[in-house]
Parts: sequence; C-alpha cells; structure tokens
Amino acid sequence: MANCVGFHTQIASIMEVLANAAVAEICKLVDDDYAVFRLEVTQSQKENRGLRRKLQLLELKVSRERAERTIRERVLASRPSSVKILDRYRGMARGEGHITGGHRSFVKPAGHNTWRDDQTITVDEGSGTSTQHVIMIESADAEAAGPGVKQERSEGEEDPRHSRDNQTGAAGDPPVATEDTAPAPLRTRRSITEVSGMPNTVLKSETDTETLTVTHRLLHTGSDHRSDPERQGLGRLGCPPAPSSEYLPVFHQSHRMVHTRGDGYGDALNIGGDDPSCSYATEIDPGNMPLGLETQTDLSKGDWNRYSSSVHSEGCLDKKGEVIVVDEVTVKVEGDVPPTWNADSHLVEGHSQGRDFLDYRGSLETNLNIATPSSLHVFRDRDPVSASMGPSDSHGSVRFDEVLNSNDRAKALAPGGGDTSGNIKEKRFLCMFCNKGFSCPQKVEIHQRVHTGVKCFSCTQCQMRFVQAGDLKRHQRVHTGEKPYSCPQCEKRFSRQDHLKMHMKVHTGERPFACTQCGKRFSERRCLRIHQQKNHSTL
DNA sequence: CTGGGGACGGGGCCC
DNA sequence: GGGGCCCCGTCCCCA
Repeated sequence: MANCVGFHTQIASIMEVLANAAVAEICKLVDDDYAVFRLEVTQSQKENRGLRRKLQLLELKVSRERAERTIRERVLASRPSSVKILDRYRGMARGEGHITGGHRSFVKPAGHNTWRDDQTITVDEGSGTSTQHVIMIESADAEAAGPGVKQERSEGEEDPRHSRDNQTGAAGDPPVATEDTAPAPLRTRRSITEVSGMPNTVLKSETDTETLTVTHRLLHTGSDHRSDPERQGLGRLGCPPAPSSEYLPVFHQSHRMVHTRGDGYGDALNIGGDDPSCSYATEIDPGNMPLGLETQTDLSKGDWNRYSSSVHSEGCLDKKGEVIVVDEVTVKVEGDVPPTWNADSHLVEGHSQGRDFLDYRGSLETNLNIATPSSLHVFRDRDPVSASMGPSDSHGSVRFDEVLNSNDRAKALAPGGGDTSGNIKEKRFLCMFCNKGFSCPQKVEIHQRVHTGVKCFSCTQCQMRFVQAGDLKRHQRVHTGEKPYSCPQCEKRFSRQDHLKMHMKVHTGERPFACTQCGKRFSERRCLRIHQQKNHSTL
C-alpha cells in the first residue's frame, strides 16, 4: 500500500515537472513569437513613417507646384476680360450653369469611398476629374507649410469691400463703379491638405463603405459627415454642406471628443434667451444644428477645437455632457453610406470642374438622397419638441438659395473665406460649412446659423424669425413705426440709418455707379446692374 | 400701356 | 448692439 502511495506521489511529481516544462516551453514560444511580432510591428511602423514622410514630400511638392500654377493663372486671368465673363460667372453663381474652367477639385474617384494613407493624391487640373477633395486649414503650423499650401482661395467676384472702395473713392470725383468692367479673374478653387506629419495636425478620414475610421487624421467628407447614426442628420440638417463643408478645421488636439447622442437638445438650446421679445427656437431641430449649443460650455472655455472635433465625429451631443476621448475609434455606420455627398456624384455628371457652392446647389436639387427643405419639415415634425412650433417656424422653410446667396458664395470663395482683414491668424475658428474664419467661437456659431438655417430670434408681432438679435430689433421698427433717423434736407424720416444715407443721395445727387457702356450713372449698384442687363447684355 | 429708372422698405450678414 | 453694406421686392414717376 505504501509502495502504491509512493508510486502515485512519484507520478504526480513527474507530471508536475512535465507540466511545468510544458508551460515553460509554451511561454518561451509565446515570448519568441511576441518578440518577433513586436519586431515586425516596429518595422512596419518604421516603414509606415517612411512612407508618410514620402507622402508628405510629394504632397508638399504638388502643393507648391499648384501654387506656382495658380500664380501663373492669376497673372493670366488678371488680363482685362470682357463683361461677358463676369456675367457668365454671375449666372453660374446663381446656379444657372457651371464654371467649366479653372475650378479644380481634389475629389475621390468615382466609385471609391475609401481613402487610404497610401492612396496617392492625383490631380487632374485639366479635366477636374480626379481625385481627392481635401483642404488645408489654417493653423498655427500653416505658415510653416510654406507657400503653395496655404488655404485655397477662389475669387470669382470682386471683393465687395474692394469694390466699395472703388465706388466711394474721393469726394468730389466719385470714381466710376464700373461693376462689370474689371471682372476679377476666375481663379481656381482648390483644396489642399497640408500633411505636416504631426499626427495631431493632420486630419483624415479613412472611410470604408460602411465604416468610418477616425484616426488621428480626419478628412471630413460630406458622406462622412452624414454617415451618422444620423444620416438623419442629413435630413435634419437639411443643409447639406457646402462643398467647402467637406473641410474640417484642423486644430492641434491629439484627442478628439466624441459625444454620444442624447436628447438634451432642448436644454442645449436654451441659451441666449436673454431677449424677452425673442422666443428662442427651442424647436430647432438638433440634427439641423449639429453644433448643439451645449458646446457653448466648451466654447466659453475656449475649447473650440474640441468642440469642432466632436461635431465632426458624431454630430451629436450627450446631454449629460458625457465625453468619450477618442484616440482611434471606428464608427460603424448603419446601412449604406449615402453617396449623397460623394463628390463623385457631381463629377460623374460632368460638374467636376466647378465643384463649389454652385454645384452643391445643383446636386441638392437633383440628388434625391439629399434632404431638401421639405424633408426638414418631416424631421421637424417628428421632433416632439418642435411639435409646439407654430407656423412661424421658418426653420423648415429655409431655402438654400437664401442661405447660400451669391453674397455668401462670393465671400465663401473669397480668400480666407472672406477674411479681408489680412490677419488670418486672428481668425482660427472656421465655419464647418464654408470655411470662413472668425476670431472667436461665438461668431462662428452665429455665422453657421446662416448655413443651418437656425433662426433663434422670432418677432412677437409677426412670424418673422432672425438669426441675429439685432436683426430682430431692427425688424420690430416695422411694427412700432419708429423712425429715428430724419433727413436734414427734407425732414423725411427713416427707420434705418443706412436708408437715410441712401436717401441722402437724392439731395446730393451722388451717383457713384456708372455704366461703362454708355456712361449713365446710377445711385444704386442694383440700378446699374439692371441697366446693364437690359441694355448692354450680350448674353 | 410699357419699360426704364428712382426711391424706399426690408432682410441677410459681417465688422 | 450698433453701424454699414449688400441684395431684393415693390411702388411710383415719366418718357
């Protein structure tokens, strides 16, 4: 019996030894494999870095070449051209046509939704049929990027301020506001991404058909933007991004904040209601205003960068303010990513060369996947908060040709997104729709209402709604009949100073707008324009 | 009667 | 918030 016990003990010992040996062997194998694996990963990372550097160099080179070409084009375009050109351009700006030359875009090839790090950006400047549509956003590092990678600029119309200067000129000899005499050169609209190599300075999306991977990089495409849990957001937003809305401000934030969607829109929107006469539009469709005002909190902290990122990551905010720090996250998109915002849809139709606000409008009208203002109504009606809305809700009736009026387009296309201050550093906060720069987040928020159609201020006397409180106040003079401005010449009174100023031209005989064709002068630019269209238009 | 132009009121938007 | 400009619609006058 004792022998039996001893035998079993020995067996157990041997088994234990063998087991330990096996474990040690396994561990060794695992360690070896792990070491090999890590070595491979390290090598891959090195290769990846090397490739990225090469890509940077290539893109920088392309950007510079493009800049040089732009300069040449501008030189060529600065030659005097005929009135026809500007008129034609104006027509296009109103959605009557497409600019067939000069405009270039980097657009994804048709049929491809995937952008990869190693995907070469090709540029077909002649046909505009390629490739990626990306942008470099001004940032602190922008200057370091050197010439050629500055924020794209596109001018199809003269700078209104500049024009105004020309028109006012020196007293006594009002300069001729030629209006159409010297059409600004039709410069190309291009978008360039600056790849600085710094992970937190380059944003790019790697979009698979149904998967949006947000890495350190994010290039915000329209489809990406709407590939939400809320493609509803598309509908709700109802304000499809202007082409430039593909652009995403690039800020120096290594971490992106993603807010989970919540229902706290009402709360979020309950800001700014300081005007007793202003019934704040709590019925604002949250999807229509992805900038959830909750972010005011962040904005007040100056954390606009994070704010912006969160908007683009999810477009939704958690009412609890829950924040998920995302370093790398894969956002699954339910269902098909609507190709709505694929630049391809424009390109395939031959609109590739003028893809900007103009094409955007066209696509809006033709692409059934795009939420139209009518769909806004649908979503608004679904919104329980908006159910209390009366007919005064102009939100849903916002027309994009109102939102994206020619002035807006011109400014959006203007250098620096309309920034004429020249101090672009002071306007680091970019509109996510038109890329226009502003000096502070609050201004961006207000400005973006232009695109979102959000009108927070409503008149208690009528159904009018306004984006800005000042507009409401001015409007209310219509009801009060208040006319605080009186003409010193004829005692005529006006509710607005600018109207008085305009009226004063009656007395001064000021006619700063002269027709270059017949010399006839007008007191209003519009009169001149109408005159030229009716009498001198050769189109 | 019609078209061109002047004048004015109002909204949009930016500074 | 005020100032200012742009744009549009409308009304009116006049040739």
